[in-house]
Amino acid sequence: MDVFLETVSALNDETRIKLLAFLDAHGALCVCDLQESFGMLQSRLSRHLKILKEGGFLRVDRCGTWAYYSLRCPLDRFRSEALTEIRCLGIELPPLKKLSETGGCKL
Amino acid sequence: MDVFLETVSALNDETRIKLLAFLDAHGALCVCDLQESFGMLQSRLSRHLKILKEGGFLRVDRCGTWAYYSLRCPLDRFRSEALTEIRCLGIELPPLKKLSETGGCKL
DNA sequence: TCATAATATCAATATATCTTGATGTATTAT
DNA sequence: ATAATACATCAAGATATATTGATATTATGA
Repeated sequence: MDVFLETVSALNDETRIKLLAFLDAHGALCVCDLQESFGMLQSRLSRHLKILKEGGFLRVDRCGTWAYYSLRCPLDRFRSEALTEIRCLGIELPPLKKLSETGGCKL
Repeated sequence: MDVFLETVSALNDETRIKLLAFLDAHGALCVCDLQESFGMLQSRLSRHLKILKEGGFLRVDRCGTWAYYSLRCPLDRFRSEALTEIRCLGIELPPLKKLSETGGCKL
């Protein structure tokens, strides 16, 4: 029950839905890229990413000071179906601004 | 986006998950049956049932003063997958106490 | 009509979640 | 070592959601 609720509540926020859609569209990104792209405080993004990770949606690859977040793969049926729904929403996403491109970590 | 969030937030509560599991197990029930079975205030159940209905999970059949709530059928893929998850949780549910059996409405 | 029953809604409070700004930690560059 | 960068965490205030108790609405039955 708790695991399911954790998964569901991870979906229960507009910012997190947009983050999922964004990472689905652009692959692995680090927090500073998301910060640039979304124009949100880093602490805010960090918190939401943590919730999405604990909800089973994201993985993190650390490389030095960088933390690259991406969709966990494969997603189980429920999470995968959630992602399908999100894709169908046609959410307007901000343009990608990749800070880490210049001098960032080579995964 | 809003529709999806409404669906997700309908799932984002332990009481509502139990209600879904209970109605899945027992079919159409009226509020007073649920009240007896769950031992919760009627206003509380009524509110949760409304949220589940607005979230696209339940239908209501009115018959006189009775309101029979049951799972909407068919459920779309996401909601259906959510229900599958809930079934797999093996939630402990209260025993069914059917008040409406004696003198209740004949659907 | 009047009383009762089933359900829905509302206002107030309690509880949980989100956002912000500040601080902490670890890593890299000088 | 020192400074700067990337990220995580925390405390406080803001916002949203849940619960309760009271009241409203509608239908049935005497």
